[in-house]
Amino acid sequence: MDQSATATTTYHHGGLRQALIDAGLAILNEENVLALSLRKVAKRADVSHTAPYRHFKDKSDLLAAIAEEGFRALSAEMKIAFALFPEDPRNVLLELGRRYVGFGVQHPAQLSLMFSDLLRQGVSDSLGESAFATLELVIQAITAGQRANLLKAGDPQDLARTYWALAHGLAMLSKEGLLATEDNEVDQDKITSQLENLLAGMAQ
Amino acid sequence: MDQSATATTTYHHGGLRQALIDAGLAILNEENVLALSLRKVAKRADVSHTAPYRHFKDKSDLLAAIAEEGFRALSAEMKIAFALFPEDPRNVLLELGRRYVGFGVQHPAQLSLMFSDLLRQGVSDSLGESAFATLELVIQAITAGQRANLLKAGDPQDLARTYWALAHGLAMLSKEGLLATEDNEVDQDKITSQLENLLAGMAQ
DNA sequence: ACCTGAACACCGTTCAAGT
DNA sequence: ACCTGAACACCGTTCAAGT
Repeated sequence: MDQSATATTTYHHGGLRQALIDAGLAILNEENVLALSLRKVAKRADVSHTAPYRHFKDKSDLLAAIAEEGFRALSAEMKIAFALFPEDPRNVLLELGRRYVGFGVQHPAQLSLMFSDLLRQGVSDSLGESAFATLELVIQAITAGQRANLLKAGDPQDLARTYWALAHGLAMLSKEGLLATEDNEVDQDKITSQLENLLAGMAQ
Repeated sequence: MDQSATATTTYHHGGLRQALIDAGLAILNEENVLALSLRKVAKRADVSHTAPYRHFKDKSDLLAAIAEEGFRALSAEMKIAFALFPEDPRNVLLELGRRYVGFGVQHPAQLSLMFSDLLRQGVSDSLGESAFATLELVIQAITAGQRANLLKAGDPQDLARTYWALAHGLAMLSKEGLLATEDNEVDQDKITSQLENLLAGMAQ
Protein backbone atom coordinates (compact mmCIF):
# COMPACT_ATOMS: atom_id res chain seq x y z
CA MET A 1 0.00 0.00 0.00
CA ASP A 2 0.87 3.66 -0.04
CA GLN A 3 2.95 3.35 -3.17
CA SER A 4 3.49 6.90 -4.42
CA ALA A 5 3.84 8.15 -7.98
CA THR A 6 0.33 7.29 -9.11
CA ALA A 7 -1.47 9.32 -11.75
CA THR A 8 -3.40 11.93 -9.77
CA THR A 9 -1.80 13.43 -6.71
CA THR A 10 -5.10 15.03 -5.67
CA TYR A 11 -5.42 14.63 -1.94
CA HIS A 12 -8.23 12.39 -0.81
CA HIS A 13 -10.50 13.28 -3.75
CA GLY A 14 -12.81 14.99 -1.28
CA GLY A 15 -12.92 11.93 0.95
CA LEU A 16 -10.78 13.20 3.77
CA ARG A 17 -13.63 13.34 6.25
CA GLN A 18 -14.37 9.66 5.81
CA ALA A 19 -10.67 8.81 5.74
CA LEU A 20 -10.27 10.47 9.14
CA ILE A 21 -13.22 8.57 10.57
CA ASP A 22 -11.79 5.32 9.21
CA ALA A 23 -8.38 6.10 10.68
CA GLY A 24 -9.97 6.81 14.06
CA LEU A 25 -11.95 3.59 13.86
CA ALA A 26 -8.80 1.64 13.10
CA ILE A 27 -6.94 3.10 16.07
CA LEU A 28 -9.95 2.41 18.29
CA ASN A 29 -10.13 -1.22 17.23
CA GLU A 30 -6.39 -1.82 17.31
CA GLU A 31 -5.62 0.06 20.51
CA ASN A 32 -8.06 1.92 22.75
CA VAL A 33 -9.69 5.26 23.28
CA LEU A 34 -6.76 6.65 25.29
CA ALA A 35 -4.54 6.08 22.26
CA LEU A 36 -6.93 7.91 19.94
CA SER A 37 -5.48 11.38 19.36
CA LEU A 38 -6.35 13.87 16.66
CA ARG A 39 -2.73 14.08 15.62
CA LYS A 40 -2.39 10.33 15.26
CA VAL A 41 -5.57 10.19 13.19
CA ALA A 42 -4.21 12.91 10.92
CA LYS A 43 -0.88 11.17 10.50
CA ARG A 44 -2.64 7.92 9.66
CA ALA A 45 -4.66 9.71 6.98
CA ASP A 46 -1.45 11.28 5.67
CA VAL A 47 -2.38 14.88 6.29
CA SER A 48 -1.02 17.57 8.56
CA HIS A 49 -2.23 17.58 12.12
CA THR A 50 -4.39 20.65 11.54
CA ALA A 51 -6.17 19.30 8.47
CA PRO A 52 -8.90 17.55 10.54
CA TYR A 53 -10.14 20.98 11.65
CA ARG A 54 -11.47 21.52 8.12
CA HIS A 55 -13.95 18.73 8.77
CA PHE A 56 -14.40 18.61 12.54
CA LYS A 57 -14.90 21.39 15.03
CA ASP A 58 -12.71 19.70 17.62
CA LYS A 59 -11.76 16.28 18.95
CA SER A 60 -15.19 15.64 20.45
CA ASP A 61 -16.72 16.31 17.06
CA LEU A 62 -14.53 13.65 15.47
CA LEU A 63 -15.34 11.21 18.27
CA ALA A 64 -19.03 11.86 17.71
CA ALA A 65 -18.61 11.10 14.00
CA ILE A 66 -16.87 7.83 14.87
CA ALA A 67 -19.66 6.96 17.29
CA GLU A 68 -22.20 7.80 14.62
CA GLU A 69 -20.46 5.43 12.24
CA GLY A 70 -20.86 2.82 14.97
CA PHE A 71 -24.62 3.31 15.10
CA ARG A 72 -24.70 2.96 11.33
CA ALA A 73 -22.76 -0.30 11.51
CA LEU A 74 -25.01 -1.58 14.28
CA SER A 75 -28.07 -0.70 12.21
CA ALA A 76 -26.60 -2.61 9.28
CA GLU A 77 -26.16 -5.65 11.52
CA MET A 78 -29.75 -5.39 12.63
CA LYS A 79 -31.00 -5.19 9.07
CA ILE A 80 -29.40 -8.55 8.39
CA ALA A 81 -31.65 -10.02 11.07
CA PHE A 82 -34.69 -8.82 9.15
CA ALA A 83 -33.32 -10.27 5.93
CA LEU A 84 -32.51 -13.63 7.50
CA PHE A 85 -35.96 -14.23 8.95
CA PRO A 86 -38.62 -12.59 6.83
CA GLU A 87 -42.11 -13.22 8.19
CA ASP A 88 -40.62 -14.53 11.45
CA PRO A 89 -40.62 -11.67 13.97
CA ARG A 90 -39.61 -13.88 16.87
CA ASN A 91 -36.39 -14.93 15.21
CA VAL A 92 -35.81 -11.41 13.93
CA LEU A 93 -35.85 -10.16 17.52
CA LEU A 94 -33.57 -12.92 18.76
CA GLU A 95 -31.13 -12.49 15.87
CA LEU A 96 -31.16 -8.74 16.46
CA GLY A 97 -30.04 -9.27 20.04
CA ARG A 98 -27.41 -11.82 19.11
CA ARG A 99 -25.99 -9.47 16.49
CA TYR A 100 -25.94 -6.62 18.99
CA VAL A 101 -23.85 -8.77 21.29
CA GLY A 102 -21.66 -9.84 18.39
CA PHE A 103 -21.08 -6.23 17.45
CA GLY A 104 -20.06 -5.38 21.01
CA VAL A 105 -17.65 -8.27 21.31
CA GLN A 106 -16.04 -7.46 17.98
CA HIS A 107 -15.85 -3.70 18.53
CA PRO A 108 -15.69 -3.17 22.29
CA ALA A 109 -13.98 0.23 22.29
CA GLN A 110 -16.35 1.48 19.61
CA LEU A 111 -19.44 0.41 21.54
CA SER A 112 -18.05 2.14 24.63
CA LEU A 113 -17.57 5.31 22.66
CA MET A 114 -21.12 5.17 21.27
CA PHE A 115 -22.45 5.36 24.82
CA SER A 116 -19.58 7.24 26.40
CA ASP A 117 -21.30 10.56 27.06
CA LEU A 118 -21.30 12.23 23.68
CA LEU A 119 -25.04 11.86 23.19
CA ARG A 120 -25.82 13.39 26.54
CA GLN A 121 -23.43 16.27 25.95
CA GLY A 122 -25.20 16.94 22.67
CA VAL A 123 -21.92 17.11 20.81
CA SER A 124 -23.57 16.58 17.45
CA ASP A 125 -27.18 16.50 16.27
CA SER A 126 -26.59 13.79 13.73
CA LEU A 127 -25.26 11.46 16.43
CA GLY A 128 -28.62 11.57 18.18
CA GLU A 129 -30.38 11.02 14.88
CA SER A 130 -28.33 7.92 14.09
CA ALA A 131 -29.02 6.53 17.56
CA PHE A 132 -32.74 7.03 17.09
CA ALA A 133 -32.52 5.46 13.64
CA THR A 134 -31.18 2.33 15.35
CA LEU A 135 -34.04 2.45 17.85
CA GLU A 136 -36.43 2.72 14.91
CA LEU A 137 -35.31 -0.69 13.69
CA VAL A 138 -36.07 -2.25 17.07
CA ILE A 139 -39.48 -0.60 17.03
CA GLN A 140 -40.09 -2.16 13.62
CA ALA A 141 -39.22 -5.61 14.91
CA ILE A 142 -41.41 -5.15 17.99
CA THR A 143 -44.34 -3.92 15.89
CA ALA A 144 -44.03 -6.97 13.65
CA GLY A 145 -44.05 -9.13 16.80
CA GLN A 146 -47.22 -7.46 18.00
CA ARG A 147 -48.87 -7.94 14.62
CA ALA A 148 -48.01 -11.64 14.78
CA ASN A 149 -49.54 -11.86 18.28
CA LEU A 150 -46.16 -12.78 19.66
CA LEU A 151 -46.12 -9.72 21.92
CA LYS A 152 -48.80 -7.98 23.92
CA ALA A 153 -50.41 -4.80 22.67
CA GLY A 154 -49.31 -1.40 23.92
CA ASP A 155 -46.92 1.35 22.90
CA PRO A 156 -44.31 -0.38 20.71
CA GLN A 157 -41.83 2.34 21.64
CA ASP A 158 -41.84 1.24 25.27
CA LEU A 159 -41.40 -2.41 24.46
CA ALA A 160 -38.71 -1.55 21.91
CA ARG A 161 -36.74 0.47 24.43
CA THR A 162 -36.98 -2.35 26.94
CA TYR A 163 -35.77 -4.87 24.41
CA TRP A 164 -33.00 -2.54 23.27
CA ALA A 165 -31.93 -2.08 26.87
CA LEU A 166 -31.58 -5.82 27.41
CA ALA A 167 -29.70 -6.33 24.15
CA HIS A 168 -27.46 -3.40 25.01
CA GLY A 169 -26.81 -4.66 28.50
CA LEU A 170 -25.97 -8.13 27.26
CA ALA A 171 -23.59 -6.63 24.70
CA MET A 172 -21.85 -4.46 27.29
CA LEU A 173 -21.51 -7.23 29.86
CA SER A 174 -20.34 -9.67 27.19
CA LYS A 175 -17.66 -7.41 25.78
CA GLU A 176 -16.33 -6.75 29.28
CA GLY A 177 -16.22 -10.45 30.09
CA LEU A 178 -18.89 -10.23 32.78
CA LEU A 179 -21.29 -12.70 31.18
CA ALA A 180 -18.97 -15.59 30.47
CA THR A 181 -18.74 -18.06 33.31
CA GLU A 182 -15.97 -20.56 32.61
CA ASP A 183 -14.74 -20.34 29.05
CA ASN A 184 -14.31 -16.83 27.78
CA GLU A 185 -16.45 -17.41 24.69
CA VAL A 186 -19.82 -15.80 24.22
CA ASP A 187 -22.42 -18.54 24.46
CA GLN A 188 -24.95 -17.84 21.70
CA ASP A 189 -27.50 -20.24 23.12
CA LYS A 190 -27.30 -18.57 26.49
CA ILE A 191 -27.79 -15.14 24.93
CA THR A 192 -30.79 -16.49 23.08
CA SER A 193 -32.39 -17.91 26.21
CA GLN A 194 -31.73 -14.67 28.08
CA LEU A 195 -33.53 -12.74 25.36
CA GLU A 196 -36.35 -15.30 25.42
CA ASN A 197 -36.98 -14.53 29.09
CA LEU A 198 -37.90 -10.98 28.16
CA LEU A 199 -39.94 -12.00 25.13
CA ALA A 200 -41.94 -14.35 27.34
CA GLY A 201 -42.66 -11.52 29.74
CA MET A 202 -43.65 -9.25 26.90
CA ALA A 203 -46.11 -11.80 25.58
CA GLN A 204 -48.48 -11.48 28.49
CA MET B 1 -10.71 27.19 51.95
CA ASP B 2 -7.02 26.41 51.62
CA GLN B 3 -6.05 28.75 54.43
CA SER B 4 -2.47 27.88 55.28
CA ALA B 5 -0.68 28.06 58.60
CA THR B 6 -2.57 25.27 60.29
CA ALA B 7 -0.99 23.14 63.00
CA THR B 8 0.27 20.04 61.18
CA THR B 9 1.71 20.43 57.71
CA THR B 10 1.78 16.64 57.26
CA TYR B 11 0.76 15.84 53.71
CA HIS B 12 -2.40 13.84 53.31
CA HIS B 13 -1.86 11.77 56.44
CA GLY B 14 -1.42 8.74 54.21
CA GLY B 15 -4.67 9.35 52.40
CA LEU B 16 -3.27 10.62 49.13
CA ARG B 17 -4.47 7.62 47.16
CA GLN B 18 -8.08 8.22 48.12
CA ALA B 19 -7.67 11.98 47.69
CA LEU B 20 -6.56 11.39 44.10
CA ILE B 21 -9.49 9.12 43.41
CA ASP B 22 -11.86 11.69 44.86
CA ALA B 23 -10.30 14.45 42.79
CA GLY B 24 -10.71 12.35 39.66
CA LEU B 25 -14.30 11.61 40.55
CA ALA B 26 -15.00 15.30 41.01
CA ILE B 27 -13.53 16.19 37.63
CA LEU B 28 -15.49 13.36 36.03
CA ASN B 29 -18.77 14.52 37.50
CA GLU B 30 -18.15 18.22 36.89
CA GLU B 31 -16.66 17.93 33.42
CA ASN B 32 -16.07 14.78 31.38
CA VAL B 33 -13.57 12.07 30.75
CA LEU B 34 -11.65 14.10 28.15
CA ALA B 35 -10.98 16.71 30.82
CA LEU B 36 -9.67 14.12 33.26
CA SER B 37 -5.88 14.36 33.21
CA LEU B 38 -3.38 13.04 35.70
CA ARG B 39 -1.85 16.46 36.11
CA LYS B 40 -5.19 18.08 36.83
CA VAL B 41 -5.99 15.40 39.39
CA ALA B 42 -2.65 16.02 41.09
CA LYS B 43 -3.15 19.78 41.15
CA ARG B 44 -6.60 19.31 42.63
CA ALA B 45 -5.14 17.15 45.39
CA ASP B 46 -2.43 19.78 45.96
CA VAL B 47 0.53 17.60 45.09
CA SER B 48 3.09 17.70 42.32
CA HIS B 49 2.14 16.13 39.02
CA THR B 50 4.42 13.15 39.61
CA ALA B 51 3.09 12.30 43.06
CA PRO B 52 0.25 10.11 41.68
CA TYR B 53 2.88 7.67 40.41
CA ARG B 54 3.54 6.67 44.02
CA HIS B 55 0.04 5.19 44.10
CA PHE B 56 -0.84 4.38 40.49
CA LYS B 57 1.19 2.69 37.79
CA ASP B 58 -0.12 5.01 35.10
CA LYS B 59 -3.22 6.90 34.06
CA SER B 60 -5.16 3.73 33.22
CA ASP B 61 -4.47 2.47 36.71
CA LEU B 62 -5.99 5.60 38.23
CA LEU B 63 -8.98 5.35 35.90
CA ALA B 64 -9.45 1.74 36.99
CA ALA B 65 -9.42 2.81 40.63
CA ILE B 66 -12.06 5.45 39.88
CA ALA B 67 -14.17 2.86 38.06
CA GLU B 68 -13.76 0.51 41.01
CA GLU B 69 -15.02 3.22 43.33
CA GLY B 70 -18.02 3.40 41.01
CA PHE B 71 -18.78 -0.28 41.47
CA ARG B 72 -18.51 0.18 45.20
CA ALA B 73 -20.97 3.09 45.09
CA LEU B 74 -23.34 1.10 42.88
CA SER B 75 -23.17 -1.82 45.31
CA ALA B 76 -23.98 0.54 48.18
CA GLU B 77 -27.07 1.74 46.27
CA MET B 78 -28.15 -1.84 45.73
CA LYS B 79 -27.77 -2.66 49.40
CA ILE B 80 -30.29 0.06 50.19
CA ALA B 81 -32.82 -1.86 48.10
CA PHE B 82 -32.35 -4.87 50.35
CA ALA B 83 -32.75 -2.74 53.45
CA LEU B 84 -35.89 -1.03 52.16
CA PHE B 85 -37.77 -4.22 51.38
CA PRO B 86 -36.74 -7.01 53.70
CA GLU B 87 -38.65 -10.21 53.00
CA ASP B 88 -39.96 -8.77 49.71
CA PRO B 89 -37.70 -10.03 46.92
CA ARG B 90 -39.90 -8.68 44.15
CA ASN B 91 -39.58 -5.12 45.37
CA VAL B 92 -35.91 -5.62 46.14
CA LEU B 93 -35.35 -6.49 42.49
CA LEU B 94 -37.40 -3.57 41.22
CA GLU B 95 -35.74 -1.12 43.60
CA LEU B 96 -32.37 -2.48 42.59
CA GLY B 97 -33.08 -1.68 38.96
CA ARG B 98 -34.46 1.76 39.72
CA ARG B 99 -31.39 2.59 41.80
CA TYR B 100 -29.11 1.38 39.01
CA VAL B 101 -30.84 3.80 36.66
CA GLY B 102 -30.67 6.55 39.27
CA PHE B 103 -26.94 5.98 39.68
CA GLY B 104 -26.41 6.24 35.93
CA VAL B 105 -28.40 9.43 35.57
CA GLN B 106 -26.58 11.04 38.47
CA HIS B 107 -23.10 9.87 37.48
CA PRO B 108 -23.18 9.41 33.70
CA ALA B 109 -19.47 9.84 33.04
CA GLN B 110 -18.61 7.53 35.90
CA LEU B 111 -20.90 4.78 34.64
CA SER B 112 -19.37 5.14 31.18
CA LEU B 113 -15.93 4.74 32.67
CA MET B 114 -16.95 1.64 34.62
CA PHE B 115 -17.78 -0.09 31.34
CA SER B 116 -15.37 1.78 29.10
CA ASP B 117 -12.95 -1.03 28.35
CA LEU B 118 -10.81 -1.21 31.46
CA LEU B 119 -12.26 -4.52 32.60
CA ARG B 120 -11.65 -6.14 29.24
CA GLN B 121 -8.10 -4.83 29.11
CA GLY B 122 -7.49 -6.32 32.53
CA VAL B 123 -5.98 -3.09 33.80
CA SER B 124 -6.44 -4.08 37.43
CA ASP B 125 -7.48 -7.27 39.17
CA SER B 126 -9.42 -5.53 41.89
CA LEU B 127 -11.60 -3.78 39.30
CA GLY B 128 -12.86 -7.16 38.12
CA GLU B 129 -13.37 -8.24 41.71
CA SER B 130 -15.49 -5.19 42.51
CA ALA B 131 -17.58 -5.77 39.39
CA PHE B 132 -18.22 -9.36 40.41
CA ALA B 133 -19.06 -8.23 43.96
CA THR B 134 -21.83 -6.12 42.42
CA LEU B 135 -23.04 -9.11 40.41
CA GLU B 136 -23.07 -11.08 43.64
CA LEU B 137 -25.70 -8.74 45.07
CA VAL B 138 -27.94 -9.32 42.06
CA ILE B 139 -27.49 -13.06 42.45
CA GLN B 140 -28.59 -12.71 46.09
CA ALA B 141 -31.74 -10.89 45.07
CA ILE B 142 -32.50 -13.44 42.37
CA THR B 143 -31.95 -16.35 44.75
CA ALA B 144 -34.35 -14.77 47.23
CA GLY B 145 -36.85 -14.41 44.39
CA GLN B 146 -36.52 -18.08 43.55
CA ARG B 147 -36.96 -19.06 47.18
CA ALA B 148 -40.17 -17.03 47.31
CA ASN B 149 -41.40 -18.80 44.16
CA LEU B 150 -41.41 -15.47 42.36
CA LEU B 151 -38.91 -16.72 39.79
CA LYS B 152 -38.47 -20.04 38.06
CA ALA B 153 -35.84 -22.49 39.19
CA GLY B 154 -32.50 -22.78 37.41
CA ASP B 155 -29.01 -21.34 37.68
CA PRO B 156 -29.43 -18.09 39.61
CA GLN B 157 -26.25 -16.79 37.98
CA ASP B 158 -27.87 -16.84 34.55
CA LEU B 159 -31.02 -15.10 35.70
CA ALA B 160 -28.95 -12.59 37.66
CA ARG B 161 -26.83 -11.72 34.64
CA THR B 162 -29.95 -11.29 32.55
CA TYR B 163 -31.51 -9.01 35.12
CA TRP B 164 -28.27 -7.07 35.51
CA ALA B 165 -28.07 -6.65 31.76
CA LEU B 166 -31.54 -5.13 31.60
CA ALA B 167 -30.90 -2.82 34.54
CA HIS B 168 -27.58 -1.82 33.00
CA GLY B 169 -29.13 -1.19 29.59
CA LEU B 170 -31.90 0.92 31.10
CA ALA B 171 -29.32 2.92 33.03
CA MET B 172 -27.16 3.53 29.96
CA LEU B 173 -30.06 4.48 27.71
CA SER B 174 -31.53 6.70 30.42
CA LYS B 175 -28.34 8.60 31.09
CA GLU B 176 -27.87 9.21 27.36
CA GLY B 177 -31.43 10.47 26.99
CA LEU B 178 -32.51 7.60 24.77
CA LEU B 179 -35.31 6.39 27.01
CA ALA B 180 -37.15 9.63 27.64
CA THR B 181 -39.86 10.33 25.12
CA GLU B 182 -41.19 13.84 25.61
CA ASP B 183 -40.04 15.33 28.88
CA ASN B 184 -36.41 14.69 29.67
CA GLU B 185 -37.13 13.25 33.11
CA VAL B 186 -36.61 9.62 33.95
CA ASP B 187 -40.04 8.09 34.43
CA GLN B 188 -39.73 5.81 37.48
CA ASP B 189 -43.02 4.06 36.79
CA LYS B 190 -41.94 3.30 33.26
CA ILE B 191 -38.64 1.86 34.47
CA THR B 192 -40.55 -0.27 36.94
CA SER B 193 -42.89 -1.65 34.31
CA GLN B 194 -39.96 -2.35 31.99
CA LEU B 195 -38.30 -4.37 34.73
CA GLU B 196 -41.60 -6.12 35.42
CA ASN B 197 -41.68 -7.40 31.85
CA LEU B 198 -38.52 -9.35 32.50
CA LEU B 199 -39.62 -10.56 35.92
CA ALA B 200 -42.80 -11.89 34.34
CA GLY B 201 -40.79 -13.80 31.78
CA MET B 202 -38.52 -15.15 34.46
CA ALA B 203 -41.46 -16.45 36.44
CA GLN B 204 -42.38 -19.14 33.96
C1' DA C 1 8.61 6.17 52.10
C1' DC C 2 7.00 10.06 49.97
C1' DC C 3 7.45 14.12 47.41
C1' DT C 4 9.78 17.38 44.15
C1' DG C 5 11.46 19.98 39.57
C1' DA C 6 13.58 19.34 35.18
C1' DA C 7 13.20 17.13 30.95
C1' DC C 8 11.12 14.83 26.75
C1' DA C 9 7.97 13.40 23.49
C1' DC C 10 3.37 14.07 22.56
C1' DC C 11 -1.20 16.41 22.53
C1' DG C 12 -5.41 19.97 21.25
C1' DT C 13 -6.08 24.22 19.29
C1' DT C 14 -5.19 28.77 17.03
C1' DC C 15 -3.21 31.57 13.55
C1' DA C 16 -0.95 33.51 9.60
C1' DA C 17 0.28 31.92 5.36
C1' DG C 18 0.47 29.24 1.06
C1' DT C 19 -1.98 27.00 -3.29
C1' DA D 1 -11.66 25.52 -0.63
C1' DC D 2 -8.18 22.96 1.32
C1' DC D 3 -3.82 22.26 3.31
C1' DT D 4 0.50 23.70 5.73
C1' DG D 5 4.22 24.93 9.66
C1' DA D 6 5.03 27.66 13.68
C1' DA D 7 3.52 28.54 18.13
C1' DC D 8 1.42 27.87 22.85
C1' DA D 9 -0.39 25.77 26.74
C1' DC D 10 -1.06 21.35 28.31
C1' DC D 11 -0.32 16.27 28.83
C1' DG D 12 1.86 11.32 30.32
C1' DT D 13 5.92 9.49 31.86
C1' DT D 14 10.82 9.03 33.39
C1' DC D 15 14.65 10.34 36.16
C1' DA D 16 17.84 12.24 39.45
C1' DA D 17 17.44 14.44 43.58
C1' DG D 18 15.70 16.02 48.09
C1' DT D 19 13.54 15.06 53.04
